[in-house]
Amino acid sequence: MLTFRHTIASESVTVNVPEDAADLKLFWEWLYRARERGPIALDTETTGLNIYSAGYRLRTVQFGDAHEAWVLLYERGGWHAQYAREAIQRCREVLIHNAAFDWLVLDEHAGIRLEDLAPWTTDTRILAALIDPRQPSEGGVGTALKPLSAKWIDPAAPDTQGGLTKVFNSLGFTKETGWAGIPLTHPTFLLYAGLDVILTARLAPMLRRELERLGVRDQLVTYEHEIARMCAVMQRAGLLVDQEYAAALAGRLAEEAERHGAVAARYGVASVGSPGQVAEALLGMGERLTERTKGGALATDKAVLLPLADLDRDWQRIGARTANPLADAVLRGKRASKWGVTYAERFMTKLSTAGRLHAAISPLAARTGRMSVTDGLHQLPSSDHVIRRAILAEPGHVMVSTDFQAVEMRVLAALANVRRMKDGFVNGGSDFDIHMFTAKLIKGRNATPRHRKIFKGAGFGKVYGGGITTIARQTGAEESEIAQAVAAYDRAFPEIKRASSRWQRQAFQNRMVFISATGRRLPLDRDRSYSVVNYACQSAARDLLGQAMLNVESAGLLEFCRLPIHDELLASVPQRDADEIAREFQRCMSMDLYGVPITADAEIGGRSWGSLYGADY
DNA sequence: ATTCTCACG
DNA sequence: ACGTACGTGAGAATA
Repeated sequence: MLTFRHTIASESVTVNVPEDAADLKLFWEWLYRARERGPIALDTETTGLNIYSAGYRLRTVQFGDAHEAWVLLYERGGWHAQYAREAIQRCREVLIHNAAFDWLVLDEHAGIRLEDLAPWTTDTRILAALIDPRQPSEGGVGTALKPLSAKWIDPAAPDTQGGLTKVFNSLGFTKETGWAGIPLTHPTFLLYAGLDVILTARLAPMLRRELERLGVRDQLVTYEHEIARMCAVMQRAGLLVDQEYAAALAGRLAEEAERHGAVAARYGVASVGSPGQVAEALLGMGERLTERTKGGALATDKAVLLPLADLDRDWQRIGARTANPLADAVLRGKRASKWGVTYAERFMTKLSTAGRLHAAISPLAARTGRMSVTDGLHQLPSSDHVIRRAILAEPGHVMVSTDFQAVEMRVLAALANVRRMKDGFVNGGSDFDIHMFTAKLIKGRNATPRHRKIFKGAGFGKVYGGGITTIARQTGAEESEIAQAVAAYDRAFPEIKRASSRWQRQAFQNRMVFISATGRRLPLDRDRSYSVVNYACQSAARDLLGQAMLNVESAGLLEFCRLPIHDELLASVPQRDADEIAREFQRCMSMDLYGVPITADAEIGGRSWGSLYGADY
């Protein structure tokens, strides 16, 4: 047995590493005693983050309580792996920090189905996110184990991740290669592996107590664990990539980027990605640049360059001036390189051995509770189908996308109890258009599509908390016109302003934390408390999607789900049943929120995701 | 590490 | 007193 000692919160803790059969028997005896006393903390160390890559290995499995950890050398196989697997199956309640990762590792590499482990899991990261969802950059502690341990357990709690990176470097590895390369029995590696479970075991009761003190409902905690499990199921399924197509696309975009880069070079811009170079060259050509970035530099973003290239927001020629060839080359070169590198190439390099992309779905990423997804899958261009064309439904399947209809406006109407808006949604029928409804309410029967656009801008302005200037910039209308529209909007829907004041007041009385409709804690920034309207709407919409996912699972459709996208569920469904399944998705995503109907629309595509955006396959 | 830019809902 | 567009992930350049 290898044994390490450490001090946490001035208590001595022990990390045991069984080496032979006798040691493993001691572990087994500990496990049976420990699981009588309470939940067992569980963790894994692996060769990296890309669970589905070739050569991926599960290195250790750790078990622990507040005082003792056992690190099982899973990589050695045989009895070590056998004991680890059996032990996990014997645990009833387990504590994991960021459970989705370990669920998926154990599911893929230890034969333990995540469906079997998830129901017994408490994820300390979920608990932490429900106490304070802010990332460190927003003034929160974040949800990483180290800062949480420092806050709740011991300010001197070891930085096991950061500490290991240093060890990796001293051994000639990088942060990335160290996990696979470090010798299995390296003392620091084993010590830190053990300390992680001890910290998790200590964190759980502290966070539970805090949730209770804050009055966060158990129901919300349970709900979040269900959502996390369903997101993990989707991550495990992954998305099928059309490799031949993606490779050709990456090549084509790289060539395009190079072509435009060569044009830019003729005007003295060596790299189109350098805002400084672009600004200098444009000034040298006699262009006037007036917009500034947040940092005070001259802005050369798309909004600035499009007019210089005589292009509108859809990249169509305006005919108002001679197009500046540099601005045109920079725009096209940057787009080609972003699309090529961030999307097409990433699809190729992130592939699993089975040719699938397993983007990590983080169910509680944003401070509003919104989910986020890695590998750019939430940000694929929607203006063009070429990128999404690379993502395929399963063989014999078609893509089905079901999205909520104007969900944030409906949520606003429901939460702020906006009378005329609610009436519209209730009586409007299936093809109800809230923005045209508003335009008609204010402009009368001769409201035009242009009016619709203005009031759509005003509506989003309300949901986002925008001002006249920003709404004008976004819609492209005159400020005076927007000012009138916003004033008319406020008269038509006076409840919104009142709700905003009420919600801000409630937050002020609760130490700047607004409690959402589902009991979620939404901390506000003191100097922008107006954003409470957006937070309330965004987080309620997120919880509607969560409820929709639960409905989808109850209907037996979770296996078809591939990706949640804020107000949309993307699915791969058997072609022959597509109509029926699409109707089911619509039903699962339709519900009532305080008397406002939340409705959904399913679209059946072809084999590729791009088919829902105009591609013919 | 931070800034800027760009992709999405 | 007044007014503020919200939330993300990712890559390249820059410091």
